[in-house]
Formats: sequence, C-alpha cells, structure tokens
Amino acid sequence: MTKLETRAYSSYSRDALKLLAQMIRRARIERKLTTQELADRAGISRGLIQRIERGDPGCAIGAVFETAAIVGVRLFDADQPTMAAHLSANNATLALLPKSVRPSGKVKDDF
Amino acid sequence: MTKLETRAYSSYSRDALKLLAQMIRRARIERKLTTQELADRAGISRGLIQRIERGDPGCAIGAVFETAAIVGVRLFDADQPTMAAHLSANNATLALLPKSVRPSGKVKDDF
DNA sequence: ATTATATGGGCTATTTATAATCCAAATCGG
DNA sequence: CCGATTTGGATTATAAATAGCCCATATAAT
Repeated sequence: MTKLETRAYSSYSRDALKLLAQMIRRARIERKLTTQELADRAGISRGLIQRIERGDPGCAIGAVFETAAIVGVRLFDADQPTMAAHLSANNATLALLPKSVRPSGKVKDDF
Repeated sequence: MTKLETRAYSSYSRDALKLLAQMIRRARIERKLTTQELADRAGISRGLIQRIERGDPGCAIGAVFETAAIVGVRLFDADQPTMAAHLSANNATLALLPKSVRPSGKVKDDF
C-alpha cells in the first residue's frame, strides 16, 4: 500500500523540499559516492538516503541537513562563519522582541 | 531523562538547523502569531512548533519547511519561480549524469 | 555480451516522533 | 500590581520513521 497523503503541504515547501533533494542527489553523484557510502558517512541507512533524495517530507531534518553537509550542499547559500554571524545577529534581534505574543484585537495578519 | 545523544551531527548542519529555527521563531513573533495559532495553521501540534523553534534535528523536514513557509521564511533565499527554475535546471543536469555510481579504484574523495 | 554492483522497492521489527493532555512559570496588557 | 494567557516542559498513548533485511532490475565497466 502506498501511504495516502496524511498532511497538506504548500507548493512552496514542497518545491523547496524537492529542490534540496535534487541538489543532494546531484552532489552525491558528482562526487561519485554510492548511496551506501553516503549512508555510512551520515550514519543512517541506505533506505533513508533514498527517501531523502526523493524529497520525502517525513524524513528527520537532522538527517537531511547532515547528508546535505556531507555532499557539500550549502544551506542558506552560506558557509559556517556566515551562518554563525547570522545566528548571533538573530539572537540579538530576538532579545529585543517580546517573549510572548498577544494577538491585539482580532487581527492576526498584517497586510 | 534527557535523551542522550544518539547521533553525531556536523557543526555545519547543527548551525544551519539552529539558524532556520531562529528565523522561524523570529518571524512568528514579528508577525504576532501565537505558537498555538501557528500550529493550527501548519496543521501540527503546539509541542512540535516548540521543538521546531528549538532546532530539534528529529522533526520531520516537511513540518519544518511548511512552518517556515507560513511565517514567510524563504528557503534557499528564493521565491517560488526561482525555485522552479532551479528545479528544472537541476533536472536537466541530472539527466546527463550517470544513473549509478562506481567508486573507481579505491579513492572515495576528490581533492 | 558478460559480470559485478548500484539502485529501487518491499517487508518486518524496533525505535522514535507526534498529538493530546496537564501543570507551573513567565510575560504582557490593563 | 493583577488577571489573562502565552510559553515551556513533562507524560502517555498512538502513529510513523528508521534500520536491516531481502529481491528484481538497471547500470556500468570489462
């Protein structure tokens, strides 16, 4: 039985997922890595590599990101120092933001 | 009991995960959305939103990407048409690549 | 063509994530 | 300060992912 769709995904997140999956697969092949070799390096099973390269939404994001990192796919188009910079910058901004949110009035969206 | 570390993650993928988590949390607060409201919109539980904003590697990537999309966090710094373009470009490239990989000789890496 | 092997897919057992609670503490608006 | 509510964290039952097999097919190198 093919599992029939449990959740709904926006086309945006579905495309992002597919794109990441394709980039990983392409990078793996270009680096001449076997699915098994990649699985071993990532510490996961070959079957999971297959699901990752298929863009399965149910895969653990940690496994996907780790796999991407191994084959050299850059998330956020950024290297580590750049990401670290963004992290601390975001931390600073987050510190200034309210710690809990009150939906003022009835409006939930701004546009 | 705090679950003791099962897997190892590279610092790169851990940072990428944290960064995405922070961007989501920041975007949610800036949009004045309650964790419950965001959970409802994403079709997931509030507890999962908390783990997503904590950068938990075990979260399903579909749930994370969907949540990001809802609060307006752009994956790959790209809008939908841009991603679609990358998708088809990648498809074309993949078609030219070998369909299966043979580790030539003993070398697994190229550098 | 032949041979070795990579890939795709299915299957089951086990681990893990997720939902749905509930509670205590923190936070914000009045 | 007070009251309402958001948030964080724990717990438990359920659902789902993952690992580890297996087999058939496709692919690539010789």
